[in-house]
Formats: sequence, structure tokens, C-alpha cells
Amino acid sequence: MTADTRTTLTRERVVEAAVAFADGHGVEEMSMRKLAATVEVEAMSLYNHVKDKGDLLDGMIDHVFASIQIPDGDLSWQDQVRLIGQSAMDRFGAHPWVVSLLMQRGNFGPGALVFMNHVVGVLFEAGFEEEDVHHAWQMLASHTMGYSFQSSGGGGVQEKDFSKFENELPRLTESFPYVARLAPFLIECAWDSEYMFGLEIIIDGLESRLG
Amino acid sequence: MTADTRTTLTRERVVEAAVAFADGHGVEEMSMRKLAATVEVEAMSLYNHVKDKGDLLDGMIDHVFASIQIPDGDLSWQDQVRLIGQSAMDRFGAHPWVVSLLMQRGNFGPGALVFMNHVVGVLFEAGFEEEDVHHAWQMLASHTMGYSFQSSGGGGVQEKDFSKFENELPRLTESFPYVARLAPFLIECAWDSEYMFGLEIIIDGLESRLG
DNA sequence: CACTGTATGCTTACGGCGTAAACATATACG
DNA sequence: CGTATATGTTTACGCCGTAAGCATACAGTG
Repeated sequence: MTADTRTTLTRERVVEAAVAFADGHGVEEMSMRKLAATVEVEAMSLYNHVKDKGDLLDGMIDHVFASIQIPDGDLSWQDQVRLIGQSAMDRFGAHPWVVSLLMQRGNFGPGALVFMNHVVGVLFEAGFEEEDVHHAWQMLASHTMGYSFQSSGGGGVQEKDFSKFENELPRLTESFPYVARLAPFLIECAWDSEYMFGLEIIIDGLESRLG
Repeated sequence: MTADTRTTLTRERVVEAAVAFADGHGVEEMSMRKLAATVEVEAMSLYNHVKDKGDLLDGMIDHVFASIQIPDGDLSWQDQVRLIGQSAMDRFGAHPWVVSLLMQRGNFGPGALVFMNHVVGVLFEAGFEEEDVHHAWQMLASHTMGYSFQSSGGGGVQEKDFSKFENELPRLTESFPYVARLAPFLIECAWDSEYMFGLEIIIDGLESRLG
């Protein structure tokens, strides 16, 4: 409990430790007690830096949003959207718990607002009307969150499902022939290029609203 | 504990009670003890019908999937996709907790597989290649889950966020001008027509892969 | 009918959770 | 030096999911 020890714990450090813990063990495994142990402190000490666990989770989400890279503003809006999308996919992929957390809690922390403001700004500056910017934002958000979720294996419980699949594959084939026909593509899937494929469709659709 | 009392409890009844509870109080409020009380039974009795709470949550998701209406197969694939999408949005909207649960857990219960098999079947029968069916499925799933999430207010914790927004609106306006400019559209938003707008873009994009 | 196995429900108990409250200490400032 | 404030600790409470063991009621068999 020396001077050094005390000043090392901050909200930022708590949030970063939480992110690291979630990356390593999954969010649902994270408890205040276990997290506290990783920063060598008792559980209740964390409450000097976060209001409660919900606040901490919000901080974790925001931390990831703040890490999404924002491209050069000189590029075309299409290229900016492409790069933002890729960076978002990259960050969400690095922290697979983020999207599901986002879907549980929503989030409008400072990092997320900065990010949203930037994306929406790109679209406004490209000349879109308010209504079309709204369309674009919703579509891009849905597309990105949806693909990020699916590329991370769909929740954290994929192990069991996979083995279950392989065991029951013959029965699956006869009961769900179309799904079975699609199965190889679902399994060996290059998510990033899949994402970009859809993104191009969305960009094309939006483009046609401009001219 | 008469004959009647005993035979009334089944897995289906437990799942339905859980769905009703989640609709009324939110999933995160549902505990095995509280749920048991709503069917006038002790918590542990539920375990005669579900393996554990995770199994119950999976059952709840699957229950909703099984309730999505499947349209007449004589319609064009475009119309079938439109109707399936609308029905999915309708069911997800009736049970706002489903999408976030789905994003946490993934799901491949029988109901979800039947549903997926049908949608994928529509696309195969329309003449799409495997790869394009894959593209289509991923895009439709992302779009539908994303919009459903956003139309439900983004997680369950929307109350606080809304008041926070109104209190800080001036500060928000100067810090995040683009977001502020979009705010009216985000607040008074006809989600169903928003959803359909995006769906048409996706359908158009897919159509161009067919011919 | 009696007998027995099985399905269903209840009781109890355990360890873990988030966090409120009271307390201790170390730093910052008069 | 003295005091207020920030930070960390200890203890405790009421929930949670669920394992284990027990009670009861029904179904199938003689």
C-alpha cells in the first residue's frame, strides 16, 4: 500500500484489465473478485474506479470503440466506409465478446459517440440527405455487428455445437438438406471477404441514392 | 401434488413460462427460482424438464424461431424473402430479448434449423449457387438481427440512456454535431420501413448475381 | 389386487456472485 | 502539524445456479 501501489490503479487500468480478462477467459467468466485478483487488489477496491459492474462493462465496450481506426478524410466516402468497416471488423474480431455485450447493453459512451459522429460525418459530407444517412448508418451497423458476431463463431458456446454437428451429420443431412448443402460454406468461411462482399452491395445501394 | 398438478408441467410449458416471464420482466431478471414461482413449483423441479439454465435459454430462442411464419412457396423468391423477413422482425419485436440472447449463445436448436433450412431452400430453388446462397443467408441474418436489435432500443437498459441524452443535449450538439443532426431520425424511426428499405437493397444486390 | 421401478417434485445445502457499510490508511493541503 | 479526501480492506447480506438426497405418485407387471 505504498504510494506506487496506490497510484497504479485507475479507471483506465481497471477497464484494460477487464478487457484482457475477457479476451483470455470470456466475459461471462469475469467476476469482480477474479478481475480484482488480476490487478492484485480486493474486489471492493474496484468500486473506487467504476460505479458498478455495468459501468465497467460499458467502459470495456467503449474502450474497444475508441480503438477503431479512423481513416484519412481525403479519401472518397466509399473508401472511408470500407476502411472504417475493416477496422471495426478487426477490433471486434480481436475482442469477440464486444458484439454480444453491445447487443445486451447498447452503448453510448464517449468512444462510441466519437466513432458514430465520424462515420455519420463522412456520409453527410458525401452529400447524403439526413434520411439516407440514417439508412446508411443502420445498414452499416447491422452488417458489421452481424458479421462480426457470426465470424466469432456465434456466442461463446461453439465447441459443443460443433461436435454435436459432426456426430449428427447424417441425420442432419436428411432432415435439413438445404442446410447440409450449405454446411461446407458455413464452416470454411473467409469472413473478412464475406463481409466486404456485403459491404459492396450496401455501398452500391447507397450510391444509387446520391446521383 | 395430484395427478393434474403433476402432468401440467412439461418442457414446453416451462419454456413458454420462461418466454412469458422474459417478455414481462426482461431475461436478465429471470432466475430459476422466480420462474418456478410463476408455474407454482420449486426451482429444482424445473430441472426435470430442462438440463440447466442454458438449455432453457436455448429452448426459449428456439421457441421464438419456431413461431416465425413461413410463406407460401408459390411466390417469387423475392416475395418469400420479404415475407419471411417481416415475420421474423415481427416475432423478434414481440420478444425483444431474443436477439441479444441469440448473440450471446448462438443457437442451432430444431426450430432454428427448420427455419434456416426453409430460407436457404428458397434461395437454392431460386437458382443461386452455393456461394451466393451463403452470401445471401449471412446478409439477411445480419440485417434482420441488427435491425431487430436496434428497433428494440438497443439492449434492455434504454431508459437511463434516454434521460441522459435529453439532459446533455446541448453539450452533445456541440461535441457531436453530425450525431445531433441525425438524432431526430434516430428517435422517431419507423423501424419496419427502415428494415424493408435495407432489405430491398440486399435483394437488388442478390438479384444482380442471378442473371 | 399388490409390487416395484420410474418420473416428478421438494428440501437442504454449497460455493460464488454483486455490492452496501463500516473501517483503515496514506496522501494533499491548510 | 492537523485535517479532509481518496483509496483499499473487511465483513456481511441476499441473491444466484444447481448437486444430492428424499418423498410421492403413477405405470407396468405378476
